Amino acid sequence: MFSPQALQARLTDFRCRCAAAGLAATHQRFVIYRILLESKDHPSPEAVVARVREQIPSISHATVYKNIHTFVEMGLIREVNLLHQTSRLDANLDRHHHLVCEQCRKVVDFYDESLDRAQAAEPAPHGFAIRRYQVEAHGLCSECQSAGGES
Amino acid sequence: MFSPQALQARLTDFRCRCAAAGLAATHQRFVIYRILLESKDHPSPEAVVARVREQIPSISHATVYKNIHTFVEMGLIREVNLLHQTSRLDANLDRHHHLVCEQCRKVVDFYDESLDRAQAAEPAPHGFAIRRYQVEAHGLCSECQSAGGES
DNA sequence: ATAAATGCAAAGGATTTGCCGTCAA
DNA sequence: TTGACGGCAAATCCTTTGCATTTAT
Repeated sequence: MFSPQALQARLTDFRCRCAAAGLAATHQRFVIYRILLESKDHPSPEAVVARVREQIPSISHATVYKNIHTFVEMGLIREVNLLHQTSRLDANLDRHHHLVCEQCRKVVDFYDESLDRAQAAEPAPHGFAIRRYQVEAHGLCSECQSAGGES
Repeated sequence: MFSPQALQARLTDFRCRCAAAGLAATHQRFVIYRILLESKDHPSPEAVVARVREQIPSISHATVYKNIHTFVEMGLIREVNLLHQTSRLDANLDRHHHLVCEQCRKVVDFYDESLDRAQAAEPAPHGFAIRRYQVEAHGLCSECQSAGGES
C-alpha cells in the first residue's frame, strides 16, 4: 500500500494523532493500525483479527473491532462499504445512482445525467472487465444535518 | 417507485418471466416481488419479511431470503451493496475508486482522473448534503472471467 | 405424479456488549 | 493513581441450511 518511508511516516503520525485525541498508545492499537496500513486487499475485521493474531495471538475480537471503530471515527481509515450491516434491495433497474447518509445509512435514489456519463479513461487494472459504473454520493441526509451530524 | 400502470405491467412481466424460467408462480413469490416493487426505500431482507408478513403472517424467513436470491439471479432486482457480508476496510485515503467483482467480491483500487471528476449536475434531492463521490465499477475480475463468470 | 417450494427450527458467521482485570500516562 | 483499554464470554442480529410437508404444473 505504501512505501517503507511513507509507512514509517504514517506510523509516526499515528502516535501524534493518538496523543492529540487523548488515546493511549497501546501495543495492540499500534499493531492493528500497522496491519491495516500494510493490507492492500481491503480486509474484513475478521481478516484483521487473523493477521494481528500472527503477532499477538491472544488478542480478542472485541479489541480489534473496538479499535477499528475508533480509527474510522478518527478518520484514519475508511469503510469501503458504508452499507454492510445488511443487504439492501432495489427493484428499480432504471439507470440511477445513490445518496448514502454516513450517519443513518439511509439510501436515496439520485438521477443525474452527469453521473450517468462517469467512465474511466484508463483501462481497468489486472484485466478486470467492467460491466457497469455505479456512483455513490456520501454525505448527510437533511434529518442528520439538523440532528447535528458532527460525526 | 412505479406508477400504478407500470406496477401492473411489471407484475404481468413477472408471471411471464417466472414461466419462462420454469419457476412456479406461488402466492408467496408474487407477494414478495410486489412488496419489492412498491418499496421506495431500498429495504433489507428483514424489512421485506416484516412487510410481507402484513399480508402473509405465516411466511418464513427462509422463503423470503431464498426468493430474494432467486430474483437477483434472474436480474429482476439488484443489491444496492454488492459488499454486505462484512465490513471492508481501507487505510488508503488518497483519492481513488474501486473495482468490485460481482462473482468473488474482490475489491481492487482503481485510480482514474476521469472518475475523480464525477460530479452531479443536479442538486441532490431532499436537501441531502454531498460530502464526496465514490465510484464503484462492477464487473468480473480476471480470475472469475477465466473460471466462466456466467452468473 | 413429480419436481419444486414452503415452513420450521437449528446452525452459522459477523459484530456487539458487559464486566472485570490490567496498563499507559 | 486512575481512567482508559484489553480480554473473555455471552448475546444479538442477519443469513443459511436440512428436512419434512405442501403445492403448482
